[in-house]
Amino acid sequence: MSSESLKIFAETETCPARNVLDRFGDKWSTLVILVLNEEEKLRFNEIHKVIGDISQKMLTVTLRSLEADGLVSRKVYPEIPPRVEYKLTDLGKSLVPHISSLIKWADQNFSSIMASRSKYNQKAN
Amino acid sequence: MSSESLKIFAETETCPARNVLDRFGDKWSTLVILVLNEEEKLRFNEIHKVIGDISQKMLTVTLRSLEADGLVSRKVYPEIPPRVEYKLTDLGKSLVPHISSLIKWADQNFSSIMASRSKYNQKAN
DNA sequence: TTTGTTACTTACTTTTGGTAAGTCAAAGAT
DNA sequence: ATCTTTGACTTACCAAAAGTAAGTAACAAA
Repeated sequence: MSSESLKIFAETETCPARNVLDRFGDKWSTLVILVLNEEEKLRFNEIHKVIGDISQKMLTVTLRSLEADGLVSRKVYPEIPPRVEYKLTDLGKSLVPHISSLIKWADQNFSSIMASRSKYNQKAN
Repeated sequence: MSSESLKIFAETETCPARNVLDRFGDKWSTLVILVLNEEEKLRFNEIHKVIGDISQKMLTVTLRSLEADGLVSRKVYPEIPPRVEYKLTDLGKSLVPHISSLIKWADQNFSSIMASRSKYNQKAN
């Protein structure tokens, strides 16, 4: 095994790949980015409605971590009831094409994956 | 809000995007695919060594779900001690470029993200 | 007879995510 | 004057996913 190219994956903190895949490796970040990409800006409850099955709690922590990484910006209007608008930053927008290409692959290969999945599950029973 | 384009994200089972993102949304699948892509075939313990911080348990469940989806093939040699070889299928290989483009983005924007992240954490204290 | 080998399981703990209720402050309804 | 509504969250509690460490199988070598 030629280990030179492989060992780079071993250390999480210093490895950009591991770092970004860890963000993808949470349940909601990529989806929130895609949703934000559909509109110029969206309010908290609008995102919540679109995704449907995300909890308020997870939507807040996801938006917060995306904000921390500089992918999403958050603008609070000091009104009552409160109004908060979220939008992708330029950095966030620059990520979108890469996620989209993934989605495109998913669309193209969805039936193939599903077929394989149900075949595999049959064998298990 | 123009909801036509947005509502597609709402249903997990029928939405290819949701389906593939859910697979990405586990902690290890993408990383295992990248590792397998570096070599023609790899044995269980070889993958385990390369990734380093994955548990045996999670490596088995990750490989099983990738196998179920038809992204990875598993070949068992009936020997003792056992030998099992894993490799990407054609479908698995076809996914690699899309993950790679993500990794490339991560490499290019890593410092920017890290800077934003530490800035954000400072404000919190 | 004990040890080593490889690819796993299993039981148990910790972390992550989900659920439902509560908070805040003011405007509008009763 | 009190009661309800509104939007963006928190908080307390519960469930699911992932991590840890030990065990298993089957045989060959020491």
